[in-house]
Amino acid sequence: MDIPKAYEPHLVEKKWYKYWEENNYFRAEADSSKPPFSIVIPPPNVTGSLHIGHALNNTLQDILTRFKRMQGYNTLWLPGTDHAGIATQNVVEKQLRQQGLTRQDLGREKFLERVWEWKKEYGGLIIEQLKRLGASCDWSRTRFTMDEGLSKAVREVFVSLYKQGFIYRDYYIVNWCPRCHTALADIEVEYKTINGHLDYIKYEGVGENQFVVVATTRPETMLGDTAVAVNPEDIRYSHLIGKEVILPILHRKLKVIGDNFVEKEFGTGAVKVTPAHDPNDFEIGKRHGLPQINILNPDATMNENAGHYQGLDRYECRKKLVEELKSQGLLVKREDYSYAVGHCYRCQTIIEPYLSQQWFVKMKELAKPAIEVVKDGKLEFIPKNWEKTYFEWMENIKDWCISRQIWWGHQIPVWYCPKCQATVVERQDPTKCPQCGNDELVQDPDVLDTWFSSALWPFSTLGFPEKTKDLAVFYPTSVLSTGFDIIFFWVARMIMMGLKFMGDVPFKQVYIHALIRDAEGQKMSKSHGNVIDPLKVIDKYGTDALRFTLAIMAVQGRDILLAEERIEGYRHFCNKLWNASRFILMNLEDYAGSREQGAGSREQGTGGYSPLEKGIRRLSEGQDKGDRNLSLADRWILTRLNQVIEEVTEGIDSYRFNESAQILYDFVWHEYCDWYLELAKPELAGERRGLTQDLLIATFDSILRLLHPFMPFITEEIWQMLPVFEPRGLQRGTQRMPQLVEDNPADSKTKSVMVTSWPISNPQEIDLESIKIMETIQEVVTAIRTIRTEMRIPPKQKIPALIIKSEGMLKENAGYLSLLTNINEILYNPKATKPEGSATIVIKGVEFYLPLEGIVDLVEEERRLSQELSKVEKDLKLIQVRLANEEFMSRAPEEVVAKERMRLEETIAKRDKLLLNLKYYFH
RNA sequence: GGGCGGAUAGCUCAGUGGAAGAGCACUUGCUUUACACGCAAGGGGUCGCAGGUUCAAACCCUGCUUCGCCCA
Repeated sequence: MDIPKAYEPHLVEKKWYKYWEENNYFRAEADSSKPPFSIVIPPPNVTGSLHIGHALNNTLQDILTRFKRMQGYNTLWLPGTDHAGIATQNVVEKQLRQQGLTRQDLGREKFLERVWEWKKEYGGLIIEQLKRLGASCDWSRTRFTMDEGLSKAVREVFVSLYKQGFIYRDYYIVNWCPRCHTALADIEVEYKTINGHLDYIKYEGVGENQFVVVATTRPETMLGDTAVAVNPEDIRYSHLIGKEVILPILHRKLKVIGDNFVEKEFGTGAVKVTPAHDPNDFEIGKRHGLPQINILNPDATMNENAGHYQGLDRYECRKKLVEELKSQGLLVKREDYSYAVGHCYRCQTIIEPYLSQQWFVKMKELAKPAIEVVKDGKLEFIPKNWEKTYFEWMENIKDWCISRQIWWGHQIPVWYCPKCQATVVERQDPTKCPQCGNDELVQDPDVLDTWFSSALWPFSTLGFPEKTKDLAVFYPTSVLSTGFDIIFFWVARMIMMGLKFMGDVPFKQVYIHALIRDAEGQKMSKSHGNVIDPLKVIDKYGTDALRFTLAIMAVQGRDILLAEERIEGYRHFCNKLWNASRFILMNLEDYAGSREQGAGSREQGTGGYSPLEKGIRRLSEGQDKGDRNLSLADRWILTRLNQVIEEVTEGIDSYRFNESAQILYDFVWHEYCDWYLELAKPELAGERRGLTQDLLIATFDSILRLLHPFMPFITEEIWQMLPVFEPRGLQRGTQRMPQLVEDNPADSKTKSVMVTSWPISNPQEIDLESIKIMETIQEVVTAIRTIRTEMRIPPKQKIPALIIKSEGMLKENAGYLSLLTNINEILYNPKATKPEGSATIVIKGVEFYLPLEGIVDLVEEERRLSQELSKVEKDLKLIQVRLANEEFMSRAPEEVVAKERMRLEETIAKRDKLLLNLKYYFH
């Protein structure tokens, strides 16, 4: 048989992905008797390319999806992309700029055509990248937030919210990005501390020399000042309230007002009030009826209200203005000062608080039921501690600014009548004014925040506002998997919208996964140059190695610090698995149940099967358990496999992906390969060859199924090479979850591991005794190997004999000992005396002698035994102290006490035997 | 200022009250016909510090130190 010695992912990944797609294995059917399991993908930006965070989140979703699919659910993983208003517009504008054009040159309509062209050409990139990751999405249901259907959902929701009074338009201080030329929602602003200055500026008094000094970090905004405020309880200033001061440079008269908002401790205790350029001042201005003077253009240059500073950039103006103040002696002092400044989350430009007219959604009332469903447990966050963060935000929720002054997005469905000033909001585009009949209505030029359409994603993608079958079957979805950074942006809003428009939660569980950082704990970013590009990693190590790494590191409630070496480590695991299969396949050349003969028997969607049920011919032909002629190793590996099935299933069910992956890693490598395959070697050379082949296939088949959700490609590649069985006389899929079984005989010809059944544990195959015996064997073998190493006995050199001072310990399995330690003969003699020049092992109260006269170094042997003795004596002391403690004896649970007693006995026996051996030799 | 999380082997991390674990790195042997992306054997830890609860604490409680993140 010609199988390469190392697993080569690039040879297999594309092949199998194509195969799965062609066979429609990803597709979910709306009419199915199977219970549904559905996930909607967090839609990546259409401009995006796969980063490591996507890789993590989508790996986890795919694990869940493949797992549930194998368990027999009608599984839908719905994919799609987000139109990402600002980001996409930026990309296309950049493209235009290279041609020396601006979007204004093209005009709105032509520009939007360009964006659609761009989307057509490049928008599918991230979808293709998800395919390389192995994502088993139902691509036939791919959605885009600007699709006709989804746009209809947006329209329906907007109009409906408007008519119910949840949407209003108002002048408000918004976060303005002077580079993107648009308003941003509060949470779209990132605050960063910068080192700047605090300037103290003197405002001369009108008339009687009563000046005030105010402190500010943004001196240029003084050009828009319309008052000076002090705290009315501040005795330093209270007498000035109602008096007037003179604004420097512009020489405007400003009233001094009293307002509790002013902090006495900040600066001088007197503050300038700029209602058009600061949210707090805006509130103060409203309370006192102050005028609002806008001093900025949308690009953050100074406008005509800025006097002779008109036309300057905001920071240029700041510089010049400070100089002017200084020269006039009005700059009292300038302090270094660090403070938090908002930046645009899209382009990192410093945002400017800016007074403008915007659309808002009233949130308080929408938030209430969304808080309730989490409190009632109808919707669950995993891990649970995120619920606290969620409540914190939801209980202090502010109205949501949903209008954006860009072109790419859902244009706000509001029309104005220029004649009678009427506002028209309807589900259908209006043709004339319902009030005055004017047929030249103007649509609001703004578009909606991208998150507005994302908020509808779980139901808009399934057909809302139509009442589709998909919606009936797959809503609410089962789980949403996402990062904590978008709980507010997205998760909370989906919950509110889902409850409002579907009357039900959008998902029953929210799994919040970790954030990936680099090995030093730094956030990965292009500017730091510390990003791990998942596609490069896939090229280098294979998709499965990446997926397994991400899964095994996906611990709940902790960031992932990822170093490339980890991925390399798990590539080794892929290779280990590959070589295990290579070994098995190389030993199956004479195997009767070849793939061709057996291919018709693979079961599908039967809702679980257990390894032995998977027709092991010689085991299932009417023989009962006792007659099967299973070896200890066979019984042991079946026991362990059944335990592993249980644990892995439980792990995925509770989103402890790391545990499931770790259990599989340890089992496959350190039990299956290290011990079971080694023990199978002699069996394959002997009479039990056929039976052993059966067991190897049955157990390995289960291992492949268990690993499939984590490592879909390699498991498929190997599974396709593995022969299959005819399960005779067994009823399939009847033990567990019968409601999950869709027994369609026509479907029973399974051609891929991804549509086989998920293994179920069979308690009858669990034989704890076999584990105990195996453990003893492992202990003895390790001890003998240790002596070999310490005595420098070459591995090839046979040790003549092992004398066991016992009647029957491990007697039936003595063959294992000689095989694994290269010993000629195993002798049992309960009355044996220690032969001259031998090494001693004491395990479970039994002495083992290795006669090594002439080989064993007596000095070394004494050192070894003494060392072990001191360790045992130390242990013994601890146990004795514990057992002598009356409180321990009376208060500790019985099992614990019994366990200690057993340990005591064992330890004493061991100590005595070690002592005897030392005395015998070295007194 | 408020909230949350981390501190366990050289590194990256598991470990929810009863004898300190894994991977990588390190040391020493091995061309053992599945695998050197391997096999075998080893060395290495006052579980951040100080108290407390408990028969028993890496784990629960309090305070501190320190590093992150989020919000204002």
